[in-house]
Amino acid sequence: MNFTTRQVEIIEASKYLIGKKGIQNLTIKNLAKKMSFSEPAIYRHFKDKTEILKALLLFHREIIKSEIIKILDSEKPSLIKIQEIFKFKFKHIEKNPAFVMIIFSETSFQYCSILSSIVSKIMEQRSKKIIDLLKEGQKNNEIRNDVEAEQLATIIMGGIRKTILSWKLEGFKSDLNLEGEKLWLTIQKLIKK
Amino acid sequence: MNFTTRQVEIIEASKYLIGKKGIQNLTIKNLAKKMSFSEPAIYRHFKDKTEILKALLLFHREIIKSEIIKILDSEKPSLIKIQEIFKFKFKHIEKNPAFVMIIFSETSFQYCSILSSIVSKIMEQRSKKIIDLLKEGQKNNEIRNDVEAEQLATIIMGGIRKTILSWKLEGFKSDLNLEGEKLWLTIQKLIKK
DNA sequence: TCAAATATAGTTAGTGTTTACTAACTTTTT
DNA sequence: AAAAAGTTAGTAAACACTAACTATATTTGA
Repeated sequence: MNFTTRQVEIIEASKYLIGKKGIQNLTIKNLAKKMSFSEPAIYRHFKDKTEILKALLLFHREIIKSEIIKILDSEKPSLIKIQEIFKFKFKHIEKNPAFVMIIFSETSFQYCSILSSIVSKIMEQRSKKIIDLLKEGQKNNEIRNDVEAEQLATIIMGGIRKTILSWKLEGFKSDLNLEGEKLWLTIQKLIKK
Repeated sequence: MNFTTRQVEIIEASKYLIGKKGIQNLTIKNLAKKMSFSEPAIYRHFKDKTEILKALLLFHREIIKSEIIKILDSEKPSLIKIQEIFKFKFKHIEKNPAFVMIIFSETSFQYCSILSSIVSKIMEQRSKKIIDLLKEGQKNNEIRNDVEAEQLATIIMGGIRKTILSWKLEGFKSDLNLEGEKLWLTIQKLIKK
């Protein structure tokens, strides 16, 4: 976790490239160009490309970690702590677009921007339907209306995505449908009137 | 949206390949092998690779769409409709792992599985911290305890991710911090006692 | 102290592999 | 006869990475 100044420069350049056009924009060629030296020079500082990405992720993790520990160690109510973590996350992401690109590379299909627009359209349509449904439910007094339907939809769809992602990261081992049911029971409790 | 039988076969083979090892596993070579004919034969049925992925996405969309319309058109309370969409989504994903791979390609770093394990570890650690915080809040009677902290964490982290993703898909135009604040207000209302 | 030795950091030129895709031809179906 | 669907053989581009060389600091030893 101790990097030379040149290594840090390369990490920063990598962040820049990924932030601009996604992870597929991080090539040795582009990196060398951005650093304004030749391609083989990169290999004087990192064994291979994987090592660069690894450094980028670990470097990032340390920054976040220290910030979160600061919040956790303060003497505030839990709800306030959660709120502060919340705020920090959004601020950090806005400052470091590279991590959006890394964490959501789903829409950056290398091949073509048409594909990413298809995916984004599908998601948008699905959002709209859920929002309409929630509004309908609010009208019929089934769903609490002290919160906006848009935010509820974000929470519901986000929760679904997060559950599926965790399932994938754990190697598809757990019972996805069971996890889905547990999530639903919680969401139902939170949103119904 | 009208595909020949061979085109559908190719779409299915693509789904299989992506589902097995992620989107980077979808190469013309692998596709030809899976179809057990030569590479150029693929191009008799699709103009290029992008066209195959496009077909895959649109084909998928139609299936989902018709299922969701069926649910929406029924005469049931909104909450039940949402529940049914919920259930359908999880069932569909479990049956079609290809779409998990497409939608969450974030962890399938082509380069190395070490990287995906780093990302997944970071997420796991972050989850744990949020869960602990929520449990603490439940103990201190700040946060409602009729729901499990694990599910609340899923909803919170999912909501954050979804907000950031939408921001990305809209081209980073909206004010992310503002969206974050709106989300927080809703989450706060839902989880506090 | 200062030249020689050495380690560091850069260069040019090139390799081998993978990739999507094509030209030209053959077989099969209509 | 001709359209459709397959074949072999090959191309060009992009990619990560290397060998061999050179310039520049840094360290070392008389």
